[in-house]
Amino acid sequence: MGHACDHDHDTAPPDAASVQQRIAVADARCQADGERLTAPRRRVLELLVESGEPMKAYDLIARFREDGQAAKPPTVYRALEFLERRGLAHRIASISAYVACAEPEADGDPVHAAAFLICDCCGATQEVTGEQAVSLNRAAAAAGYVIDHTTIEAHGRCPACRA
Amino acid sequence: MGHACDHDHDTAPPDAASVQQRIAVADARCQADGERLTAPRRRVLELLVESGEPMKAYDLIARFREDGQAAKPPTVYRALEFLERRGLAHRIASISAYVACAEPEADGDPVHAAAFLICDCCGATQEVTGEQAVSLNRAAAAAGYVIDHTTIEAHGRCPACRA
DNA sequence: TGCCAAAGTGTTATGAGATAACATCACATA
DNA sequence: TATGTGATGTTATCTCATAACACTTTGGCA
Ligand SMILES: [Zn+2]
Ligand SMILES: [Zn+2]
Ligand SMILES: [Zn+2]
Ligand SMILES: [Zn+2]
Repeated sequence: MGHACDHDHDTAPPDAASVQQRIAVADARCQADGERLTAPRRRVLELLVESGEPMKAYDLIARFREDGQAAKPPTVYRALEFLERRGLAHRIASISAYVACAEPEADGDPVHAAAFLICDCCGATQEVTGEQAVSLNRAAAAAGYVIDHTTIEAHGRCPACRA
Repeated sequence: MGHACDHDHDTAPPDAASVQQRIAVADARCQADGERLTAPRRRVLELLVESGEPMKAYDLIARFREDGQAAKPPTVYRALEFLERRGLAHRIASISAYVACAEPEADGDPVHAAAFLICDCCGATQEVTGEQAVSLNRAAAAAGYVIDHTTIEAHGRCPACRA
């Protein structure tokens, strides 16, 4: 995503080979679970992995157009929903963006709780998971981030709706 | 906010007196900090406190209309931005809603990290703060919530942008 | 093989959430 | 009372997301 600032941001996007490697792993995992990584789903995942940072839904749509494989909003949103359901991508609600999961191979429930360190200046975003997500401040400090504001949103069922 | 389910939800909204009490405290705090709790800001805070649950921005706008004091989106969004800046309300990005802070009197930085337990069935939302926000799962269990999915979004500055 | 149900996609249209830009107003202070 | 700052009103528009329905693909099964 865009940079609001002017200093250096040398983020090396992953090379094509490792992108395809990640796609292959995702594909294998889907097949193993009886799911299909169809063309639009694969393409969205590719774009997310290639970018290496959060992308807006409509930026993804624009990329499809550039590829000559035009896609309308529902196509991309459905692909994103699928990827999120499979634990291959995350929605970052506070910035209305989507990002490839940094640790899709984590075992157990594929849909893990995820925490993100988001730079409000340049948009650099880093996923932290597992134990780190719990002690977020420590993780932030270790990553060199200075945290201004954290949003924690736990979704589930209240006592009345548990039944 | 709306209920998607049909079972009982006996949430008692706060009585008018305690609402006004909260407004008075907020007003005092603003004045002490050299800020002004102007009419639209006060009205939005009143509506949020009265409701006791998260509200959508356009529901707030509709309420203004019902009052005869029509307000357009920018007015309400600006009021919300102010209230959030002052630690009097929170934005819950994952459901695009806004809620009065449950603990605006917490000392120290008025803009505290906040965690929310959100029922995806009935919308019941409960704020947990401080130590509880850290050990969210424990807090959720104590509140009787079963958590499906948690979003943690820490915003700040990355190492490159810290300067 | 041919049929069927289920899952996925394409397309159109529209709803919901949020902000840009600029004019005007209120208020503190000098 | 002049002046500058912050807040509000207003119009228009932008971004984000989904409903609804037709069509297609896929894989199981007679
Ligand atoms: Zn992840
Ligand atoms: Zn940065
Ligand atoms: Zn709060
Ligand atoms: Zn509930």
